[in-house]
Amino acid sequence: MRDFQLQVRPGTAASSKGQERVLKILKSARDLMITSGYHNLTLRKVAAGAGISVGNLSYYYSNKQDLMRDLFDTVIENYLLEFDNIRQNTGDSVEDQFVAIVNFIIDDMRTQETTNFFPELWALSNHDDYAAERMNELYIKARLVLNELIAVLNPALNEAERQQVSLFISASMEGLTPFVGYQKPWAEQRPMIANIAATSFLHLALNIRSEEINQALSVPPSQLRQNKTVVST
Amino acid sequence: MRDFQLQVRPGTAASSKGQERVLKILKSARDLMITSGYHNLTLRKVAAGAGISVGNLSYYYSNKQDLMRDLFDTVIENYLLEFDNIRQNTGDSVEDQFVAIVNFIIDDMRTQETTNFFPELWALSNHDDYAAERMNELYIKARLVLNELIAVLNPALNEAERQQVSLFISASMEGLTPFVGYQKPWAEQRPMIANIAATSFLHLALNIRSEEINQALSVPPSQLRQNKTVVST
DNA sequence: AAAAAAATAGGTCGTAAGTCCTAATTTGTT
DNA sequence: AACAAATTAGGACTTACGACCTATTTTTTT
Repeated sequence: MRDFQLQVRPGTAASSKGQERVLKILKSARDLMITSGYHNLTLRKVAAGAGISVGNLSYYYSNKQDLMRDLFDTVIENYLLEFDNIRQNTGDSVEDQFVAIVNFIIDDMRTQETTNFFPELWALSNHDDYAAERMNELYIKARLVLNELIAVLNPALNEAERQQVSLFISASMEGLTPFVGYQKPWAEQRPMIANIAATSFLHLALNIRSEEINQALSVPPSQLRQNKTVVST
Repeated sequence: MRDFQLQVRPGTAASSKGQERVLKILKSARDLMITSGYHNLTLRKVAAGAGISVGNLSYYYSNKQDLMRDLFDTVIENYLLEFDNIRQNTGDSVEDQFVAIVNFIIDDMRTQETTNFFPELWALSNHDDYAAERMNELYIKARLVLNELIAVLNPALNEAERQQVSLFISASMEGLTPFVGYQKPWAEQRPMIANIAATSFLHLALNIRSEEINQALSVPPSQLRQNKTVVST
């Protein structure tokens, strides 16, 4: 399994030994989240995975919520570092940079941690405000780089429209995860899907017009819902 | 909260009273899944929500796995019924039908059950084979209708290419859920996002060429990953 | 009405969870 | 070496879980 760069939260552990422990704890928690899901993540399993006792674990994290929040912070921080790497290492033309980012994000879905961790985060964000906040932060920053590129590719759009296009592109890519990710039914088609995505998103970024964003194309959705059977709550 | 049409699995409950019970049990389980997430769903809470005792619950579902499987079957079956409704109620032209489906799916994200249930299913599918199978079935059927429309919109594509385009469009729409769904940060932008999606997907379906699917646009992803810091496992 | 089947509540059992406490050990500092 | 701070293991405590059992009540069938 590929690893990320775990960062010790300042103040948690004093000595270098303590910092190593925190690293092992976070790694154990992350692995459990990825391999078994949040509903199977217990402090006892985290401690066992880190090779320490439950009592010792509670010395570093006084309760489960603290541990989970640190885990979110750490994992998300790591992905933000990756995004910074992208911005500096992409090709010359703006189109190339745009395509490179799309390819990077979709290619990253081949890993088990991306495939498994983010759906846990999405589900958790529906019931945990802290997870929702950190997730929001993550994607805001992820969209920033798209936003800047779209500003160059399509100067006719205003800032709000740009952000909507960025949101659509970013969210669309995330949606591919449960389908072309690690050991998913369509995993082998990931390269072709990436090509479709790059082609489609680049055309969208270059050619979308304000009117197309602000005016419905046709057929209002309400027309579809006429004969649905709905039971009272 | 909007309700779906719950269907009693044959053989589970004999009498009509028993069928009503099963309905209440499934509704309680679904509500818990939506409001609190799978990690908070316990048989005791399900029983309490259904207004029965735990002992009585175990009369209908001898273990938790049985209940969860029936829940997946029921929820997914309900969504398949919705898709059947769409196919019959869309407008005249193929373009209109296509846009109507996109609008319907994105509009459906405004509901709490769609916003919250599906991320739970995505996360669960990474650790539960049964959930993965049923989820796969669901999306296969959801893509069928897209597939048929694309066949008309773009006759130059072969079947495999069509399916890849359908997969991309379907997965992209799903990805919008954690961002423009119920009480999400961008929920108010859902109509504009739906417009962008409809415009982008329709253009994709109409104009994508085989070469664009099978040949990378540019910049291989490996080029981006050169100076990443990776820690051993 | 009697018998059979279905449904129900209540309780028990073993296990596992998060949290907390304390004594012992290790590490770092003077 | 002596002392203080940091770290650690082990266990206890309460609560909750899924699973199971049994006696009782309700419903259906004969």
